[in-house]
Amino acid sequence: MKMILILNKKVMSLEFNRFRDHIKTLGLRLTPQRVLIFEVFLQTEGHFSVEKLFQKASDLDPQIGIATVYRTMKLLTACSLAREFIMPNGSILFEKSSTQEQHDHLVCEVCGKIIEFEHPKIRQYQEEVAQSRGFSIYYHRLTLIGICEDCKK
Amino acid sequence: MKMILILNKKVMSLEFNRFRDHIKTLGLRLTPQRVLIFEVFLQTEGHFSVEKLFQKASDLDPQIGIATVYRTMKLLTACSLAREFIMPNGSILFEKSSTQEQHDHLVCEVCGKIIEFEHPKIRQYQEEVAQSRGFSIYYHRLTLIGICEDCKK
DNA sequence: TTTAAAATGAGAATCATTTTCATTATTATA
DNA sequence: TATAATAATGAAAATGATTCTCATTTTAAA
Repeated sequence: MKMILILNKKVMSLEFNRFRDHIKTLGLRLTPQRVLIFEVFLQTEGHFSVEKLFQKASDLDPQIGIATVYRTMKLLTACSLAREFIMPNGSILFEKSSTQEQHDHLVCEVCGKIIEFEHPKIRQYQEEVAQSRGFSIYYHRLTLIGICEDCKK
Repeated sequence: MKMILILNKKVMSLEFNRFRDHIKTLGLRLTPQRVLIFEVFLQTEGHFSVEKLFQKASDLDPQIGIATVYRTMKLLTACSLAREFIMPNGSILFEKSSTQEQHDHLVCEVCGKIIEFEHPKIRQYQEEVAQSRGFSIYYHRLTLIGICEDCKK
């Protein structure tokens, strides 16, 4: 692993700063493996499994271990760069958590398509419900499972 | 297992009819084990694991196998008598799905308390979102994860 | 440098769930 | 009823995703 990678402009991003800061704050180390996995993560669109990231990372560094991918995804999740998404069948995917923008998911049970949506009113009512029960919400999970337009045909 | 049990008034319920009809519709058989697990399920309140049901069923029939509990919970879920609930940590609990009444959950991350709620407006907006994307919703999952009143103190 | 701490990869362990399979029970049929 | 066909069972093995262990290597600090 060449450390030159982390000097790459694309990588010296807000995301990278957040990742590095998180690691440093915990007194941990920014290793070539972590940087590699971070890059692969950042270059992956949509919703993806640890296995998928592991495959992509393996292409760049065949030495990498899947345990390190799991460990790094924990770090990325902890600093809110990644979000976990639980599929209806229970399998876990990750997605990039673009800074502030929160969103929920529509999942097609037939083709597996995942559509993101955002609805301020739903968010607002969730807060109301929580408050009325004395709860403070840390986060929420909302997934609508059904069938998409294409699969209806 | 005495078959007399299924003649018990408490058991000859709407729920039991639904369970039996579902099994018959699939061309399957109503066995003493299935009836026992059904009864244990019906007598269990709140949110519970397969392991918990297995323990209770084992008290009544030490011969029962946990695989049969899993298989029966699949049947109960398929005919909508049971609902799966995924805890924030990923573990799966079941709850009785009281006929029509749908609800969502507030989960306290500190003490594990689970509070059910229902909000028609949220339901309505979910439908709107789905329709606007051409989706038809089969079901949804909404969980608000946070901290409850007691644990805040 | 030398030392201490952290990270790694490989593989073992875990753990809930599913599958397999030989046996038993149930239902349908003659 | 007897018989055949089918389904269900329990035990144990298999599975598969994730976590843990640990010997070794890497990194940072003194």
